[in-house]
Formats: sequence, C-alpha cells, structure tokens
Amino acid sequence: MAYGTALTALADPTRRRVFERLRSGPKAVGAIARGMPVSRPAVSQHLKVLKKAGLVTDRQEGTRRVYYIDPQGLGALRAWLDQFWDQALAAFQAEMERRANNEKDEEI
Amino acid sequence: MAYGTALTALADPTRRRVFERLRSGPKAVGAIARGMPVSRPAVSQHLKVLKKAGLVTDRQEGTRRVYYIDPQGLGALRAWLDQFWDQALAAFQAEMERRANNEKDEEI
DNA sequence: ACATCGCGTAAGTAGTGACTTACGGTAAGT
DNA sequence: ACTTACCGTAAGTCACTACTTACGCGATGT
Repeated sequence: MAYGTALTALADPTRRRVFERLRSGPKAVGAIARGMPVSRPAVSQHLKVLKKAGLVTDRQEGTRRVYYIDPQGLGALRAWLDQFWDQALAAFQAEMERRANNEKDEEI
Repeated sequence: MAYGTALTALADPTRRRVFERLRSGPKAVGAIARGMPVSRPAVSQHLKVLKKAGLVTDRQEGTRRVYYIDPQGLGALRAWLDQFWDQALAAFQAEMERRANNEKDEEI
C-alpha cells in the first residue's frame, strides 16, 4: 500500500518538479525553491508530502535542512509496476494477434 | 512528459483499482464496475482518463466495450523511474556513509 | 544580547476533480 | 419494429488540495 501514497505524491506537477530537482543530489529547501514559480513554504509542504510517502528524507545541517531522495518509496513503486509489466505485455501481444485474425475475417 | 498524465491517472485510489482489475485480463465496463463502490458511469470516466494516459485501450465487442492494459503508459512510467533508481540508490548509500562518519565525530 | 538567516506550521482561499443522476445512442434479441 | 442490454456524455454538487500570507522557532554571526 506504500505505492499508493507515492503515486499521489508524484501526481502533482510542481511536487514532481521538486522531486526531480533532487535527482542531481541533496539540496536545501531554499535552493530547491529558488527559481520555482511557487513560494518557499509551498515547497516545504510538498517536501512534507514526499517525505511521508517515503520518497525523500532530510538531514539537519546547521540552520538549513538538506533533502535527498530516499530509494524506499521509489523501490515500492518499481515493485508495483513490475507486477503489471510482464503480464500486461503478454496480454497486449495476444490482443494484437486476435486483432490480426479479425481483420482477416472481415475481408470481402 | 507522458509519465505525468500516467502518474496523475494512477493517483486516484478507485481509478487505480479499476486499472488493477484489468491485470487479470481484458474486461468489459460492466464487469469492471460490478462490486465496485462507485457507479458504472464513474468507472467509464476513470477508463477515459486511463486511456488518455496511455495506460489502457479498448476494443468494441458487440454492444459492450472491452478494456485492457496498454503497455505504453506503463513503459513510460518505468523508464522515468529508472532514471532515478540507480542515481538515487548511489546517492543514498553515500549519505549513509556520511552519516556514519558524523556519528564517529560526535563521540565524547 | 541582538539581529539575521533558514525553515516549518497555521489559517484561509480558490480551483480542481471525483462522484451522482439523467439522458441519448448503438447493437443484439424477440 | 420494439424492447432490452451496454455504454458514453452532460450537468451539477461536494470535498479535497495546492497555494498564499503571517507567524514562530532554532541556529549562526556580530
């Protein structure tokens, strides 16, 4: 069920942008918010959601808080997706073959 | 950018439940809605969103519409996640080592 | 001690979206 | 032709959520 909160967390575009900014490495809140179209408190709230989803963690560094990506939430998402991948791919190919057979039937 | 719509599509719990019902194979709308806590039109709207996200496709079968998982959206999501995975894992392990070193410094 | 920096939280607001009921339209069955 | 089954869409409502400004707290510097 952990993938549920991760999905809802990554659904919001600006929150996803916050998350993607951490891909290049750990960053403080101010550094993340710099150049963003939203205010710094908004970024803080987004980071709170991402943290609760297990997607990021933080480290105290003096007066500033450094956030970085936590593989835990990412791993839960990957595991969930892999449940579908093989099965969906096989079912899709079977569907394509079924489609090809139907086209033959519909010839004049 | 295709992963964005896929993420917002899978964020909603009931829509995710609709999607998960298709894992066992192609199903008609009525079959999907059967036993769900929401109405059939709601399921139709969810399927519309999933289709626009490239997560499902449909096939006409007489008077009923059969939906099945489309690997396209799933693949876009996997590709996006894999961009983070290796990088995030390495950064996280480096962070753990940094943490271990700090604990040594904090000894009395 | 005081000022400043960096951040989280509270409260309030506007906008989005998930749901309902009602309706229309197509395909099959009698 | 008439009914029935199956589905998509329209319109309207309610809850949630992403954002803002205002505030408070801890850490650093002078």
